[in-house]
Amino acid sequence: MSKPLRADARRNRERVLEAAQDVFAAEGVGAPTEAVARRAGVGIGTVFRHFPTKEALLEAVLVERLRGLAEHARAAYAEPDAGAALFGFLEHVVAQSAAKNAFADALAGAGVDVSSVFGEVRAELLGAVEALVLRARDAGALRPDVGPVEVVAVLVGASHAARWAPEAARARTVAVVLDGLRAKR
Amino acid sequence: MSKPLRADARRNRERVLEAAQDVFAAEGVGAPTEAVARRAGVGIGTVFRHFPTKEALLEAVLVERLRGLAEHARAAYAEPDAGAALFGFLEHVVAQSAAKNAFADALAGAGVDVSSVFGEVRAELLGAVEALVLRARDAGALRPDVGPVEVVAVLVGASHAARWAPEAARARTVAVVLDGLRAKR
Amino acid sequence: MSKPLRADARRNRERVLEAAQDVFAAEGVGAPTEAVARRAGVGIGTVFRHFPTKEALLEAVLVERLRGLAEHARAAYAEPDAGAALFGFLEHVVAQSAAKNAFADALAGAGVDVSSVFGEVRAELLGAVEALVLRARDAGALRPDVGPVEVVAVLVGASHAARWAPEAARARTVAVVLDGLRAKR
Amino acid sequence: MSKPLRADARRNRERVLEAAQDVFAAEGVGAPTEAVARRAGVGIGTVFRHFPTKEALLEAVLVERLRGLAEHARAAYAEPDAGAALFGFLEHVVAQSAAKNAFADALAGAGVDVSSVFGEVRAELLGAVEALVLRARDAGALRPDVGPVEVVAVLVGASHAARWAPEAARARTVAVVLDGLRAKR
DNA sequence: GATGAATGAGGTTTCATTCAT
DNA sequence: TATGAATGAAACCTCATTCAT
Repeated sequence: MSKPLRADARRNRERVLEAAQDVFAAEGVGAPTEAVARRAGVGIGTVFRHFPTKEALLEAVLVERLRGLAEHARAAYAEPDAGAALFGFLEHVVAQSAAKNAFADALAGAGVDVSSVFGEVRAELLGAVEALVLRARDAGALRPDVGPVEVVAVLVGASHAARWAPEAARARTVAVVLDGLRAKR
Repeated sequence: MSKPLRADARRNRERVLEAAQDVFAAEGVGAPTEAVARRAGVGIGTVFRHFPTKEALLEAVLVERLRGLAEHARAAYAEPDAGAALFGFLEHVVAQSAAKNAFADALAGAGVDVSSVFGEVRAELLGAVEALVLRARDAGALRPDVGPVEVVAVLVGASHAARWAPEAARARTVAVVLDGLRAKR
Repeated sequence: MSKPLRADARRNRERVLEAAQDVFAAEGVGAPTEAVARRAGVGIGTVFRHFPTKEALLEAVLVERLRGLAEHARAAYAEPDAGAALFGFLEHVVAQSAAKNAFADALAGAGVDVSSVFGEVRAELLGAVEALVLRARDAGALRPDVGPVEVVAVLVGASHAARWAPEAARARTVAVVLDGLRAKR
Repeated sequence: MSKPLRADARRNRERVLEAAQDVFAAEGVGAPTEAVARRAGVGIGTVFRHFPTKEALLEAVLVERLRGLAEHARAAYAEPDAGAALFGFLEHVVAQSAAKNAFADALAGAGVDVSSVFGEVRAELLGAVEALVLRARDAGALRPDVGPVEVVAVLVGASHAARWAPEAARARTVAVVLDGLRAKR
């Protein structure tokens, strides 16, 4: 669509996005945009050139994160065991989310209209998860009455549960939540 | 601790708290304190007289909510069926949270140090939940390896999952998450 | 309409308005709002409490100025000689405008939608000028084909002409412009 | 003075100047320089290559406009009727100014030091107007006590008066102002 | 010469908090 | 005690200007 960015511009855009990820993860979405600029090593004007409002930046971070999830899901498909593929993917994402503290925050952050962001990435993510879901369902490793939408929602719930649980109870808590997805033996 | 407030002062405190609940739920924790004052029908000075900082107000909202949860849990104990008591409590809370859009938001709101808030109410909430948990476990309605801490964490996760899921998938999503808590077969 | 301001608030509002008049006159409408605050001896927040945007402040200055004109016009009516009343008023205003350098600037300042500002004051000003106009017309001192609207427009033109003319030619220039209003002998 | 520009550079300079005229007329002198570049269809760097500061660009626009006036005045000299030549010129300029909304704005724009701009063009404009003035004075069509300086100042005033007057009163208002220049019968 | 990305000072505006009324 | 006006730090955002491509 938009003409391809100049090489340096593209590099900066990525640096800003990465910095935003880190900063918002560490300090919450209320962190000043200037902190993002500082961490990216660019002037504040550069941030606003690439993302014309703070909300746009927040959305971009979220989109990036969802894109990453989709990629992960696609990669997980390589695992031959259908159940392991799906649940391995879910566990990995939850672990990473809890560690980086960002996914949950960004999603729940006030003001970001999640559904509007979804536009393009939604299809990509759900598609990738669906592949895992269908195979796992066929293999009898997944409750037959849930589809990709429910799986992603449960994933979100698991991430939040992990963040809330004290360290000692975290692993068991996540296991419990994800267990709900498994087919009754 | 603090000297008993005059009757009108106590009433104001409650009105402010209620207004804060509504406003932060509807507009996110970034909403200006003055919006809370307006909704409570008091001057902004009154808000700050009762809650010396915005963070204190946020904490009070959270505490209030947790206290409400604890009360709910205690009330649920009246239900004779142990399983129904626990799961009825959980479902009710999730439904209410999703509807009021508040619990999840307040918890995830950036900057509120959840653990510090817990001080007093933590014991109260966990105690009330524990009563439900022990009985349900004895009755074979709950996985034997989870305690009140995990149950509350799963509750948080379920609330978030419900908020994230599209309307049509919400009920099933919640059922799935809570299902993880039930004893196998 | 709006409840009467507290005494101190009213005093501040006036100080801000006065300061804005001075600052914009001296440095142009592009002067920073903070300069207005400084000159008024108040915090910048106070300026924005009274005038929620810079444009609102600009409009208020203009309204104030027009109100001043109207008052002047009413005062001029006391002069018994009908012609002297009208032309004395016009000359006085032009002289003052050129000196304070503000009227012309404020009017021509980009972005201020003059017509929208007029709302209330327009009637007040035109009414006051009309009184002078009618009497002067009856006395044969004014062209019979012009009304208050034309007179005010000519007044604006004369102010600008005065600002543009070099010092030496100023008086004659103004005389020429206002002469256009006199009845042909 | 400056070495002759390459053909394409000269063309760019002209396009920028024209664009600046339009943009500043339409959006006021506060319009961003980038808007000028966009309208001219060149990069912003090109604008700054030709006009090292925004103020220089503003001045160039003004000079261009004054040069246009001078040219107009010279062309008007062709008209044999001395009075018609002068007043036709003045009326035409006012009409054009009001229509393009630009002359008045550019002149009144804050920050432009009008006198400094005048340097070269001043003589050119006054010279051209003087020719019209002298002939008109000799022909008894112009007040004998005004020279080119006053005439130009009145022209400025008439333009502003026209801009201020409501549509219906515009023609009469301009007539009134310019009438002041005519010799008393 | 032309381009447009980068810069960062500075402008407008918001909002938590204080304090005179 | 309650009020809401005042405060000013800090947030978001713009834009004149520079400079690598």
